[in-house]
Amino acid sequence: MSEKRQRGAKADPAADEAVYQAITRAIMDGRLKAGTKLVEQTLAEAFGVSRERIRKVLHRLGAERRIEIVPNRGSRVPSPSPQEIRAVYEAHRVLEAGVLVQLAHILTDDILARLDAHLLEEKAAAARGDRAASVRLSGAFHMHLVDALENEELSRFLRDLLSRSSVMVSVYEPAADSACAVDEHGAIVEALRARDVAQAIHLSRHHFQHVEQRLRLDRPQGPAPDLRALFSPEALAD
Amino acid sequence: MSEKRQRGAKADPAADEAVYQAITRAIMDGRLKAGTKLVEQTLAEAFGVSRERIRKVLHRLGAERRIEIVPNRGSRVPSPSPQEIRAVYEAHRVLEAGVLVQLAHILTDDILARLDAHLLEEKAAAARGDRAASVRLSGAFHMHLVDALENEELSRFLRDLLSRSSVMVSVYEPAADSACAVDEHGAIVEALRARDVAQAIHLSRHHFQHVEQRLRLDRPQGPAPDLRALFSPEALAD
DNA sequence: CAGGTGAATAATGTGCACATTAATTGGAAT
DNA sequence: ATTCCAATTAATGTGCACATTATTCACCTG
Repeated sequence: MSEKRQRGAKADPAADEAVYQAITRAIMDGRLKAGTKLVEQTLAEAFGVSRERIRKVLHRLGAERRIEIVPNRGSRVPSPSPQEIRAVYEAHRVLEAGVLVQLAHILTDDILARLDAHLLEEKAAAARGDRAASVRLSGAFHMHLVDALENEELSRFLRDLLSRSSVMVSVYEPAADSACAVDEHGAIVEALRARDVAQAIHLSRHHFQHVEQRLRLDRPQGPAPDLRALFSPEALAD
Repeated sequence: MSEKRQRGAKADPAADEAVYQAITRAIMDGRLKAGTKLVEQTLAEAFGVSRERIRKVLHRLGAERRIEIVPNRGSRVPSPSPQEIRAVYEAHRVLEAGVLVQLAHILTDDILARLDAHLLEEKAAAARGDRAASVRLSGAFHMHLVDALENEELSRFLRDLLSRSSVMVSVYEPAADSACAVDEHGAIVEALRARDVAQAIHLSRHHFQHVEQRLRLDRPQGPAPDLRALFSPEALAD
C-alpha cells in the first residue's frame, strides 16, 4: 500500500505547529515582505499539507494580528503605517514604565544579577560587531525586565509587541549601530539598583525615543508592495 | 421551495459574529459558569448553525484566551486559579501605572473633563444603588484612562484583561459595595489634575489592592464545576 | 482608442462524510 | 465486591466537493 491518505485521515498532530512556526519565522525574519499575499492553495502545495490546515493556521495568525485577513479577499502580511508603528512603540514605552514601577517593589539582588549578566552578553555582542545578535539581545533585555515580574499576561503582551516591531524594522530599515542601546540599557539597570524609579522611567522613555527616531519614518508609505510570486515555495518550507 | 441549505451554501456572513458575541456575552455575564464544557454539536443545534461554524468561533475564542481548548478533548470555560487571578490583577495594576505616567505627559483639560463626567455617572449609579451599573462603570473608568492615550494596542490589552477579570468575579463572588471605588477613582483623577504622577500611581496601586482583597480567594479552589447540562440551549440563544 | 461590461478564471467560504481519539459502560476474572 | 479490560458510544479532527465571491481579461461600443 502507498502513503495515500484516507478521507478523514489525521496526519501529524504537530503539523499545524510546524506550519505556524515556519510562517511566523518567515515573517519575523523578513523573508516574507510586508504586503505579500498569502494564497491558501499555494501555501498548501508548498508545505505539502491540505488547504484546510493552512486555513486554520492563517486564522490563528490573524487572531494574533500577525497577518491581516479581509473576508473573501484573503490574507496578507501587514504593512504597518507609520501611525501604527508609533502606536506599538508607545505601547511598549507605556508598558515598560509600569513594569519599572512594579519592579522597584519586588527587586531582588538575584534579579539585578541576571540583568547584569545579560548586559555583559549584550556588550560582548556589540564588541564583536555581531549585529544580528545585538538586535536580538536588545529585545531580550526588555523581555528580561518583564519576565522578572513572573507574570505570564505581561510577558505575553510584550512578546506580541516585540514580534510586531520586528516586522517593522524589516520594513523601515533602521540605521545600523545599536551600540548606544547597550549603555542606555545599563543606565536603566543602574537607576533600578539605586531604587530611583523616576529616573529609571525617565531613562526608559528617552531610550525608546532614540530607538523610534532611528527608524526612517520620513519617506515610507508604500514600500513597493512587490507582492505575489516573491515568496518561493522551497524557501518557505526550508 | 423550502429554506433547505445547499452543500456549500454561504449563509449569513454575520452569523459568525452573532455566535461569537452570544458566547462571549454568556461567559462575561456568568451565565456560562467556569468549567462548563462547550460541546460543538450541542452548540450547533442551540444556535441552529453548522458545527463547522461553531468550531471556527471556538478556535477564535481560544486564541483570545476566552476559553480553554485542549486538543482532542474539547473546549471549556476556564476556571482560573487564584494564582492566575492575581496575575491578571497585577497586570492591570502594572499597565495602569504606565498609563498614568504617559497620561501625565499628554494630559489636556478635555481629557480631565471627560473623566469628571464619567465620575458623575459612577456617583449617580452608586447613589441609586444600581449595582450592575456600578460594576460596569467601574471597569469603564479604567478603560477611559487607557482610551485617553488613543492607542489601540493598549486599549485592546486592557479590554482583554477586563473581560477575563469579569469572569473571575463571577467565580469568586465579590462582596457587594463598590461604593468606595468611586471615591478612589476620584482621588486618582485629582492627583492627575495636580500633575502628581507619583501620587496617582500610589493611589492606583492601593485601589487595585482593595479590589483584589475584596475577592474571596480564601476558600476557592474547585467551585464545584457542575458542568454538563447546566447550560440550556434556549438560554444561550436568548 | 478609452472606458466600461460581460464571461472566464482564480481564490475563499462552508457543509458533509468519515477517521480518530477520548469517555463510558458492561462484563469477566481474581 | 473491586479491578481491569474490551467494546460501545460520544465528541473532536480533517479532507473533499462544491458554492460564492473577487479578479482578470477579452471584447464590444461610443
